[in-house]
Amino acid sequence: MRLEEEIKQSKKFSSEFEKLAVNILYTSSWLEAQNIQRFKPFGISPQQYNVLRILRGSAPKPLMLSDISSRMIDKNSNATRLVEKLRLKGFVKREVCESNRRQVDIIITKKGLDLLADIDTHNDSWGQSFKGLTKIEAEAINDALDRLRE
Amino acid sequence: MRLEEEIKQSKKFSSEFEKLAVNILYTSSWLEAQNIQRFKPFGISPQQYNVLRILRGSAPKPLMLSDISSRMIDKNSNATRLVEKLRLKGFVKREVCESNRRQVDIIITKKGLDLLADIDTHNDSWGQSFKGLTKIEAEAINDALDRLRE
DNA sequence: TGTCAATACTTGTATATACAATTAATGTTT
DNA sequence: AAACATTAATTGTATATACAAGTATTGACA
Repeated sequence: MRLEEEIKQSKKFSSEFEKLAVNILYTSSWLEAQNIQRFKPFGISPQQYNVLRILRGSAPKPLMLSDISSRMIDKNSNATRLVEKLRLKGFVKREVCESNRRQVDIIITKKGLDLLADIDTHNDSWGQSFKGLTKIEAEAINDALDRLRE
Repeated sequence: MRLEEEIKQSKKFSSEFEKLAVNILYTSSWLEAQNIQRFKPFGISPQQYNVLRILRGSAPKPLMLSDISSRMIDKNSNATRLVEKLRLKGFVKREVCESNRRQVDIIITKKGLDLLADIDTHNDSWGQSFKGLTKIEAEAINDALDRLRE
C-alpha cells in the first residue's frame, strides 16, 4: 500500500525527499516489528541477534565491546548491557583482556552458535526475496541508500 | 560509504535482499539520530514531533487516540503516554468526547502550532534534498519501498 | 432488561535507548 | 616518576517501546 494511505496522510509531502525520509523510517519500523516476531520463539531481540551475528563473523577471534558497537546496526544501543543479557543466557562469554586490562574480550559460545544455526534453518527463506521487488531493484536501492548517507 | 564498510562486515550478505533489509534498518537508525538532534533544541522527541504534525494535519478537528496511533510512523509506540507528555508541555489538550465517553479527543494548542511553525522555519531546508540523490531516484525508492511492504 | 462482546483507552512490567557522568587502566609529557 | 590526557567500559537517569492485562463505556441480542 502507498505510504500516504498507510499513515492516512491527507496533505502531500512537501517534497519527494521528505516522503523518502518518512518512508525509510516507516519501512524500518515495519521490518523491526517482523524481526521481533521472527526472533521471539528463540528468546532474543533483533539487536541481540545482531550482536550474535557480529560475534559469529569474528569467531573464534574475540571482539572487544567497542568493536561490537562500531559494527552494530543501531550504533546508539548499549553494547555493555546487550552483551550482559546474552551472557546471562549463556550465548557469549566475557574475559578481561590480559594484555590490556581496560578491554573486555567477548566470544560467542557453542550454545550461541547453535542458536544461530537453529534460527538460520528455521528462517532460511527470510532475506532471500521481498515480494514485488527484483534483485536489480534491490541493488539500486542499496546503492541509493549508501549515497543518501553521504 | 558502503554499508559493508560502515558496519565493517567481512562476509558478504547472503542475498541482495538481506543487505536491503539491513540497509533500511541502518539508514533508518541514522535518520533517527539526525532527527533527535534536530528536535532536541525544541525539547521534543521525533515521535512527539510526528504526533504534533498529525494533529496539525487534522486541526481544528480533533483526533481520538486510535486515530493518532493509526497515523503514526511507529505503530507500536504508546499514543497515550506520548500525548500525555505533550499535554504536560502544553502542546495539546485532551477532552473526553461527550457523545462517546470512551474516546478522548486530542487537539493541538496554539502553543503546539507555534512550536511547529518555529521548527519549520529553522529546518526549512531539511527534507528538500538528500546529498547525492536525484528526485527521480527518490521517487523510484519510494515506489519500491511501498511495494516491499506488499 | 440482563448478560456478553466489542470498543477505546490506560496501566504495569520488562526491556531498550539516549546521553552524561563515572571508574579504571594505559599513554604521554616534562 | 608525577600529573595529565586518552581509551575502554560501566553505571545512573530519564525516556521510550513491547506486550499483556486491566478499566470503563457502549452495543448487541436472547
